[in-house]
Amino acid sequence: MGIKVLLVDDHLVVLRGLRFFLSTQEDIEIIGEVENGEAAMKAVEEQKPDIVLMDLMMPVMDGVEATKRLKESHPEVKVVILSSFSDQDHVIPALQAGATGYQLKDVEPDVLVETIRKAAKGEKYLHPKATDLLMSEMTSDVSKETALIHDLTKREKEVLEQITLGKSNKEISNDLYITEKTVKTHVSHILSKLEVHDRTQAAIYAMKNRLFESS
Amino acid sequence: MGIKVLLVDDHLVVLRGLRFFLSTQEDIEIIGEVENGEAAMKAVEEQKPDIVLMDLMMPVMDGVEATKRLKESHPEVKVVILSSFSDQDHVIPALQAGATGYQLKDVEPDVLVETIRKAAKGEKYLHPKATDLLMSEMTSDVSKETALIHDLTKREKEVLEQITLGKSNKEISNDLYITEKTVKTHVSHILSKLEVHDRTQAAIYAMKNRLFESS
DNA sequence: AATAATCTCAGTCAAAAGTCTGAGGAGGAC
DNA sequence: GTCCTCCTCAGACTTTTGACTGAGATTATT
Repeated sequence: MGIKVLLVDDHLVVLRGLRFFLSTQEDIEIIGEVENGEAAMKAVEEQKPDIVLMDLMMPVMDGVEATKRLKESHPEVKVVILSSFSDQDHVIPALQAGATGYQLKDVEPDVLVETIRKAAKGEKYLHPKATDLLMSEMTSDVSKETALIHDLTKREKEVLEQITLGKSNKEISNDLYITEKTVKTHVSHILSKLEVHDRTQAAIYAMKNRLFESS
Repeated sequence: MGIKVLLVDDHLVVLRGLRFFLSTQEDIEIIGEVENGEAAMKAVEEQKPDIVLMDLMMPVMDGVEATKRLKESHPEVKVVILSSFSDQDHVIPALQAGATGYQLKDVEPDVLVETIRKAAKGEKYLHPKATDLLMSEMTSDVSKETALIHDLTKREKEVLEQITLGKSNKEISNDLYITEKTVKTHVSHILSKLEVHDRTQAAIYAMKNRLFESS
């Protein structure tokens, strides 16, 4: 028994093309073709594919949303995203939605087949550009704009960390054994140095730059 | 001219093995072998390889540290990690250090060759297990405690997003064309539903769970 | 010894945030 | 129609936050 694949794409040519070269593979069996995410939900329910090969840009229900819902209702089904160059913005959301693979449409046929085979085994396989984005997402922001934080004194960093834990001034004063007045002074200095207007913005800044363990 | 590769590993057998099957490739040229990170630094300086194929566990200077320093002094040199470990304690630091590829030592020869060729072109290529870790690192916390957010209405989610942008109630009221009173009502409901006490905690919650693009 | 930075605290205020109660209108569900 | 949810807004009120000024104590620097 081969790997049961459901094709999801709103362009007929793409569907035809995929069917054409996927059906030459002995271990792959195309069990259906649908043209949007909503139809994909139904098809998965009825036909129980192993793999859903899905486009991102589609009418009615896009690939990210469809992936998200699919993984909720049928976590065992593996989703492989097959997208075009243009929507790189959707790589991260798609992966977060639970996609097992990510390839671009200019992919070599045998690479796509390989991606499907790996996905069927639960292995992740991404296009280098997708991996690239994933890695830069990981490593960016971390060492980036940490310039302003260097202005903070030791104590101010401690207070900022408390802020990122969601504590109020009173709570901070308790935990650091200082008065609330002093906390306020520190907070004011922090806001000024980080060039933000309130503690929420300070917390956001700290988290985006991953200044502490918690973020 | 082939791809110039420097081998870095403290085990002689590994070096011999790598040289053996990499030298059968016409487009790959082994220009040196060293046995620790420190020696690698010198060798890179002198021999200007395109690729450094590096072990992680080494005496004197380990692979992560060596990668970090290499990318600082010679960012154009691509580092491919060849490790026997696929756990996150090794993979994540190595990638953050700037590795372009990551493969396990049980890799098929032709996959390793492929990894080197892709790395030479600047493309990232990781072992599926490494990709897996990278993704789970990204998506952890994400799909987790998103239960509470489902209680939020459409409008409340919009307001929460504004909060994660660091806006005040007044700014939100301007941008959403509603009164500040209404914003306050929404905020109160948001805090109650998310079971937090103030907007800062709400922002932290939203960012940790990556509820919006910005986070 | 003198300067500068840091940490601490206080008082005063204004502004912002958040709670609570109440309520009208719009739209969907039954 | 009726029920229910959502979005909207208001008034009254308390709490929290943050700005600004001023100042004593400690510590490191020069």
